[in-house]
Amino acid sequence: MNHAAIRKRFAETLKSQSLKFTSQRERIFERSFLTHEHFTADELHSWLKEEDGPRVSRATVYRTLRLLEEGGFIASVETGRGEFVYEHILGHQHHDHLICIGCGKLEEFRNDTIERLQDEVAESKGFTLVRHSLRLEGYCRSCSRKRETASQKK
Amino acid sequence: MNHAAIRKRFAETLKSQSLKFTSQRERIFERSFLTHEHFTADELHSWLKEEDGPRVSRATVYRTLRLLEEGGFIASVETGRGEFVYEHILGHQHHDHLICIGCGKLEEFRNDTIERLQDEVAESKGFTLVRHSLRLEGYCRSCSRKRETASQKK
DNA sequence: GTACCTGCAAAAGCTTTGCAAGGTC
DNA sequence: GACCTTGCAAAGCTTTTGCAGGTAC
Repeated sequence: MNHAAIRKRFAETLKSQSLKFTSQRERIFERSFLTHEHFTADELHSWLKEEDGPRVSRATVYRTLRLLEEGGFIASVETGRGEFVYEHILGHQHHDHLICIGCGKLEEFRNDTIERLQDEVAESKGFTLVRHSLRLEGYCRSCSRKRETASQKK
Repeated sequence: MNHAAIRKRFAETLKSQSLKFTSQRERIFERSFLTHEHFTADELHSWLKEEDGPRVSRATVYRTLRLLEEGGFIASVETGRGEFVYEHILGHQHHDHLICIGCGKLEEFRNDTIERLQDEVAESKGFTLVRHSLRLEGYCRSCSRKRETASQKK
């Protein structure tokens, strides 16, 4: 799905719920799909603040991100530090995450065998799967190295 | 590993870091291993408050849970609402969860192939894996049935 | 004109921290 | 007795909410 189609779908989603297509919602929507990185609500808010356009409050950012998430346009992932990062998903293939406990870095991966096995597990338990989240947490290469150095110093 | 062995390991872990085996730490440790459910820091604090024993403040609960987590005695998982739940892990086999969105039912499962593939993925990305969490969310058999019935009524 | 929206600031909810008093080894 | 711990209360953070004025349709 290309951007125009996604945007159209966003407009339709709003309409179908009698919600309005405001300039704030437009800016938040566009900015979410502009970045290919994961971002926090606060980061998105800062970006909008720096860039030109109608003012958007932090509250509206939170409200709109929730809207976008409910509509299946973006997904949220917990970082493990009590905050959420978002990523747009519409028009993108599903993937899972590797999260670095040291620096918070997030890496994506996809493994079709794991995906298939998840479906099998769900089916064997009688579950109709709606979504899943697989988070692998550990230390990335550079944080692993730092930790080794640190423990040697002791 | 039985409880006595785990407890001994806790005492040793403290000693090795020049930390003290206080009655508060003992209560928090014991209570964590007494329950077989997931619990939040605040829940644990309430339990200790109701039960007999030396007073334990909320701050100490948080501080000790962190200690236990760092020592690999318990694990934390984010609930998805900005709070953490804990579970003891030492002496227990790792498992993953199927969660029913309809009724909240939680089922455990274990799939060795998925486990192995996760290790391979982490290694290929240079990550040193510490833990992982795989949550499969959907509708359990009886909730699936209810939903079908409901949609037919429309 | 009527809902729906927004910004603001305050509130909420969970977790952390500074500090003085108290306990452990 | 030295140093680690604790409880308390306050602070920190991210996210949510009440409200009065503003805006899309």
